[in-house]
Amino acid sequence: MPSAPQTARAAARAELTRAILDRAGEQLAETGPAALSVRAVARDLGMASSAVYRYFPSRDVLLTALLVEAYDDLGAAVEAGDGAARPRDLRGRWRGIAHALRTWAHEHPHRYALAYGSPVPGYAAPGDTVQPATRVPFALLGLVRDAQVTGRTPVQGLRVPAAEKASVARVSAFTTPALTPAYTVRALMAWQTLFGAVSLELFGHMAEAVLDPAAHYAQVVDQLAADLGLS
Amino acid sequence: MPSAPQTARAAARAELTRAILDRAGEQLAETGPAALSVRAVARDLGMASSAVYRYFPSRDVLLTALLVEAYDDLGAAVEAGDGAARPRDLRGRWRGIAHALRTWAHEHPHRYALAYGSPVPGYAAPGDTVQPATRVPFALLGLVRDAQVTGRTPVQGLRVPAAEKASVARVSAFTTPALTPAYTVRALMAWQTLFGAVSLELFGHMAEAVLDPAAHYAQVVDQLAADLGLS
DNA sequence: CAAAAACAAGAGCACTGCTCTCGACTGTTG
DNA sequence: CAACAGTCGAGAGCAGTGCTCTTGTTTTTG
Repeated sequence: MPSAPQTARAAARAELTRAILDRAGEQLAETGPAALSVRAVARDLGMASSAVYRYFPSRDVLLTALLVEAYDDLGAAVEAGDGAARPRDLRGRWRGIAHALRTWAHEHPHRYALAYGSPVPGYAAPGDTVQPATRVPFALLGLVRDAQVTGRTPVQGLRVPAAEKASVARVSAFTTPALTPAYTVRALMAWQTLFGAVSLELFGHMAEAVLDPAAHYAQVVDQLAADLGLS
Repeated sequence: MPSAPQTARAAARAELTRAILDRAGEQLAETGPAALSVRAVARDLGMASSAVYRYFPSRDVLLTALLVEAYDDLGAAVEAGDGAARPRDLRGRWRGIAHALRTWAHEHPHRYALAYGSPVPGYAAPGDTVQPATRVPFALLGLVRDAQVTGRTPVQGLRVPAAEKASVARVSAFTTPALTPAYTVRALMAWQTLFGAVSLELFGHMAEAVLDPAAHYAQVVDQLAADLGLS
């Protein structure tokens, strides 16, 4: 167990680490990932830029820390959306998940872009980002699993060839009991559609097409619920 | 009509403009949009960086030119994929469109990211990018229109409320004859799913989940064809 | 042929990520 | 208690960026 002075020192370090993260997060929210500047963060905190490098060895590491926080924050929001409906109300839970995703994306567009937009050049997401990134898909898969165990089936399931079954086997095995191939494919498609709808809208590709994005998203969400057999 | 010297001068200018675009395109393919450097392009072309600014007034304008080229190139690829199948073979055309999209994205990941990834910080796509960006959705809508005129219907069409009909009316009216609300929503969903599937895979969000991305994409494409009533 | 416009080059400004060195301070240990 | 090792903050500095301004040259135009 560390002695008291050491703890005080560690606490001060944690405090400053937190302050750097907070200020970097604000800057991220204001101007986006690529414009995040270590020097600007240092300026705002009244310290030399070189001092920041004692806490984050590079800009990419700082960005990664923000990325992990974003994944966790979004994951928590989606899980809350899932939990807002009664467990048996599958469509309600689905709507909760889907609309939590879109709402969070609109509230934190730059963090969403950081997490799901094009990867920053030359930046490869390190391993510690994988786990927090799985929270959203996990919530979705848990819901589909519940639909499956209550005996529902997705509409017009296409025959899933053996090769594809094997390809998505890891996803199927994420839940207990495992998902059927048909449900696994439908769940992946639903996730792709949600992500596509949110991203296209957020990145401005739907502005010319859809007048009321929220209403359209609701329609898509409900149609996906029907396709998943949740209604 | 311009005189001969003027034409020669204009031709030289067009040539150099083209050379800058080509070199910038290579750099884009190598290191991605955010790493594109006007100075590096100038170096490679053996000219001063300030000279490049006579041809492109800012880095963003240069990036926009590359963006327009990317949209056009992808649009042409998708239209070729559409035209590869017999006009009456709706599912073949659908597969051609969908796989042309994914193939192009994998051949030009950075250009795809430039077009459909998170917008570069502080960069708003100007109006001249809108028209070329519409080629892909147009190809898709044309196909759905053909499906509609041959009397097919999407599976399990959800009731489309009047508000949503109005919201997507602009999309419906893109084709002649106009799309029904049910088909319009299904077409938008198909586009969102395709885009989501390609982006998630390309940006590395599926690596942990799907072993054979090409096979999975093919499965998704065929399921979407079924949902659209193309089979 | 002279005026005007277009052009390429260079210097320079303000900014970035990052490294290195320096002195000051803290906590541990002999 | 004193010496030592480790941490910390600050500053200078390097190499790079987008972009502007000036200077001199070339080309086109009236």
